[in-house]
Amino acid sequence: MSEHKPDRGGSYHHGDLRRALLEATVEIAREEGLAAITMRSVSARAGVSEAAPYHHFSNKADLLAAAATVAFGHFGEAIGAGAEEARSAGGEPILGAAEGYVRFALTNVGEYQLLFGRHIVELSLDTREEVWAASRASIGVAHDAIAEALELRNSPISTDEAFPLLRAILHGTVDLVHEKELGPDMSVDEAIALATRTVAALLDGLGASMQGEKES
Amino acid sequence: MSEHKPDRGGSYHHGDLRRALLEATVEIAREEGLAAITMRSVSARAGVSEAAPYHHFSNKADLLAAAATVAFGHFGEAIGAGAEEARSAGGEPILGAAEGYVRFALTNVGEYQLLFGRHIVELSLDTREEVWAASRASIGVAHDAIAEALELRNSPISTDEAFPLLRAILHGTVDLVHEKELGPDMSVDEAIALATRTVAALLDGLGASMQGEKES
DNA sequence: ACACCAATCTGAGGGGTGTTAAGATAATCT
DNA sequence: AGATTATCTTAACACCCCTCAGATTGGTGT
Repeated sequence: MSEHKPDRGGSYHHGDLRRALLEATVEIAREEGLAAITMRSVSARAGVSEAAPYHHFSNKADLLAAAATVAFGHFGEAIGAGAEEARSAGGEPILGAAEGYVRFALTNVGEYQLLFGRHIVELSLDTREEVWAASRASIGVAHDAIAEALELRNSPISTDEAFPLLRAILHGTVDLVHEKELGPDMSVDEAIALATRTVAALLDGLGASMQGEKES
Repeated sequence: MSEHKPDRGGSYHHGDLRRALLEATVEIAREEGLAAITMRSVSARAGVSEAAPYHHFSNKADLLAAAATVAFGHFGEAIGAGAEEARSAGGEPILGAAEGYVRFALTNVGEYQLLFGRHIVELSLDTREEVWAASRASIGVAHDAIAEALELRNSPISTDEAFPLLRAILHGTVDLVHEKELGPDMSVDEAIALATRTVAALLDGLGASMQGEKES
């Protein structure tokens, strides 16, 4: 448990408010969801007034973006851990990475929303670029796993080409489960099974049948 | 151009306000995006006060849900038209359906957000069931196309199993493009090419390699 | 034809949101 | 120490969803 106590000993200045605000934002996302993130709720958790954050972030979107770069760290760790776990268990790393991706997204719904929510698209260009870099860095841990999987299947396409395909599958599966579009009672394990099966089938398809029709 | 004029000739009662509100909601989604839909903007476009909608919808979520069922009609038509177009051009209907899906989602961003936005998940259960039925009906036009594609590839899995896989690919691709996660300048045609290639590869994978490992 | 009722719409307002402005306080620099 | 700068607070604005009492109208029964 971290100590996000409002009492900072009567000191008017906080000392490390920027970090405290980021932690508060990620915590609220994790505990209560993206919609519960309010300038008031974040400020209250950090123990300051609701106008204080504006001395560290220009607006709410900026705060969310900075919090997203933090959360991307957690996300990348989950993916990397999944890949490592699969490798040491004799399985395919890419499938472990997929499992890590889906498990993180379904057990930390609010944090995942913080990463890929609608708010990111409305950022100023340089801020967006910053988030984009964090995204690449976190998801990029699966890069080697993809390359390995493609090589195993003699696939003619490059890792960079396969990357968005796999991202689309995982993001799509997660989002549909979040929105309960695949039924109101799908479990985490079922979603993982669905996602890994889809990834495996796609990889097989990329290796087996695209031979020779690459130039179509 | 439809005539959404505020002047209703001095009549205190509107006469067909419910329909007018739904049309206004879908229009605003199309023209200005999901975020621009407020009770005030919708009411203003229909030419009534901002409290009037509450005599026809219990709250904003209810209004959005009803508008979504309308928009799902447009969506289903786009998918069906894509499938038919591909069939009459000698191509695979499922790939045409995928193209129709992606083209609709990328040219009518606001309307697509209205269909799959975060707000749908917070509906009351029966209302959600209603939207779900509209969703099934609209996307279901691709059912036969999927069955046909699976048969062509001697795939051992059923259409109902393949359905969520394909949905995940299309929804994921669209969402990543909307959020510019795949680069800030991806064109509609590039996105369509990406999606159809992924669908084709997955179908090949489902047919070619899942033979015999169905029971794993 | 008339009176009544129920449905519909308005205007005002309560509680919430993000954001800004002016002033109070503390840390830092010269 | 004195002045400057950074930080935080209080108050307020504009917009948001939603509710409620009252005004207006269409329909129904007699």
